[in-house]
Amino acid sequence: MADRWALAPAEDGGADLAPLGPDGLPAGPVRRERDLVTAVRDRPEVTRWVWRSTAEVYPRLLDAEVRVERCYDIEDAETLLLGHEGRHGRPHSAAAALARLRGGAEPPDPPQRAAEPGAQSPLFEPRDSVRLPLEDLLAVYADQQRRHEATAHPGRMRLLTAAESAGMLVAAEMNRAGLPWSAPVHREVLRELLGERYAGGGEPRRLAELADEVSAAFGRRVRPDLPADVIKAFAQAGIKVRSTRRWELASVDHPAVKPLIEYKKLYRIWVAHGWTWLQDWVRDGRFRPEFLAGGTVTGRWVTNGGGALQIPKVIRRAVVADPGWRLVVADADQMEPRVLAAISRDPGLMEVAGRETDLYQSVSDHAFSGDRAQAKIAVLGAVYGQTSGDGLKNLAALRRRFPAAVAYVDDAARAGEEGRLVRTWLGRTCPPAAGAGTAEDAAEEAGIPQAPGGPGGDDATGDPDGAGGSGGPGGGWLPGHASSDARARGRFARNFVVQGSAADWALLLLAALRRACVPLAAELVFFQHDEVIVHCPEEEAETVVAAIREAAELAGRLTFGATPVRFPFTTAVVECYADAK
DNA sequence: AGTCCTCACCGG
DNA sequence: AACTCCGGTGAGGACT
Repeated sequence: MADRWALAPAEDGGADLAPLGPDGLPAGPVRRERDLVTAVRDRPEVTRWVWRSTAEVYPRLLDAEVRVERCYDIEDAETLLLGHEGRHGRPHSAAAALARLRGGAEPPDPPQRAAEPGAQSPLFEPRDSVRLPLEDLLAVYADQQRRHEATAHPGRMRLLTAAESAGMLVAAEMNRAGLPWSAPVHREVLRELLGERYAGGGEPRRLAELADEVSAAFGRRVRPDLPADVIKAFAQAGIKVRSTRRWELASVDHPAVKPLIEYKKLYRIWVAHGWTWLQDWVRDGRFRPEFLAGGTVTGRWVTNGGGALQIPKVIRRAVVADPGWRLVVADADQMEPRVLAAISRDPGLMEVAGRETDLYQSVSDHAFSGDRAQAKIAVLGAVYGQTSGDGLKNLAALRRRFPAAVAYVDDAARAGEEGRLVRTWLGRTCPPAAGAGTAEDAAEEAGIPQAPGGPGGDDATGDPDGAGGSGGPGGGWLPGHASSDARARGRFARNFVVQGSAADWALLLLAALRRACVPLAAELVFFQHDEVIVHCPEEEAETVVAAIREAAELAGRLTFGATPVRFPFTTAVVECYADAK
């Protein structure tokens, strides 16, 4: 029996609770319990907990090693529902939702605090300002159930809010687990790459040497970490460079280029993943970043602190399983074109995405006479909105062979340019102003009135008729053409439908994999867009590999319904992350 | 002293 | 082959 309860923490560590009926309405009186953790632990039959904020409740439960099967995060659902309704900018707190429901003044959302190294339970809001009595939460929840029904695809929207709530449970559990990290191996890697450190926190030996080589090549002292200095030095040598980006420097013929590029690569590792990082972010053999489910408008996760989604390849040697344990590293194969096949229902693309073999190779066999690299560039160019180069040239071939797929992203781009709402497969909605400049700039350009910061105005629906306010300094607006901002929004929207729908699917994958791990000692420790790492005892590794494959197929069916598209993974069972692929 | 911006890199 | 989509990070520097 599906058993749903609502829960609201009280100030004294207790909680108010109420059972919910199948309709989501209270099926019994509200009861007060003295201890929140005990109240949850003593109700293992509850399959879904409805609460205001996972970040508020779940860390306390995890502290006591109490896990829950599912939850429904009211404030997260509010964000998704507001977006679907075209009201992105409105405050998403339960208190604000209640105010909209009852006609009061909407309190603005509290600012989010940045993560700090070593913080065990980050992202706490000032509680007294955001908490609501359980009765009020139940009113908001009931209203949200009605609003799900009013969406374009209620079943998908219910799936989306459920999946995103599941993602928040996964994120909280991953934050608790941490990524196994060997500080000695990390130090060894740094020593190999950078040489020894000098006292006082200055550049390590290797960087100092490279900086000297750069200066010697220019015949004067040059600071390689200052782009302006480098550009000036090249100018004095008679070479004009517009920037000091690596790809631009790579084509310059000058003896300073080689040490400069090497310097930039190592400098990056030093400042972003060097000794300071190690000291700040690794404790007791674990790197503990803070994963935030749904941190971007596309639904991709972000991490707060430690740059967990940008771990350089060379540093992955420091990710080492515990003794007797393994890392199962799983990477979705060609996720974006497979998702495009599923959402566009292009017959040709579905056919090639219905095989588990290399999709880019299949596409090239169909449309590019066997040149896989060309096929990949063309597909990614179509998804990213490439405006020049080979991708554009090959787009024509792609369009001939997969017309519905290309039309799908073209339609999204047009909608984005025109300021219309664009949605992922499950209903996550792209803000009409996303993709260029600030939200205010873009909304102003599109003639969309901004929701006031405080209480008041009730009408923030898009009304993109006039081009009011285009005289701003942002510029680029040309009569009769889409402005460069509008084109940027078009590219954003084009990418959004694919990347966002992929994020929809990935959430359901995580939820399914999490459930599969419940009877195991295995724990999810890392997730990055299309890649997941499970840390498990060696003897569980093959079970986990199979669970990932099953979860991927289940997620495909749940997200996209009946579809021939397959979602294969490349998996590796390793002791060290760097040994995967 | 604190805030905001740019640059350039990392990952997908 | 070219630099198109996303976001996080830190340093430097301009500004209040």
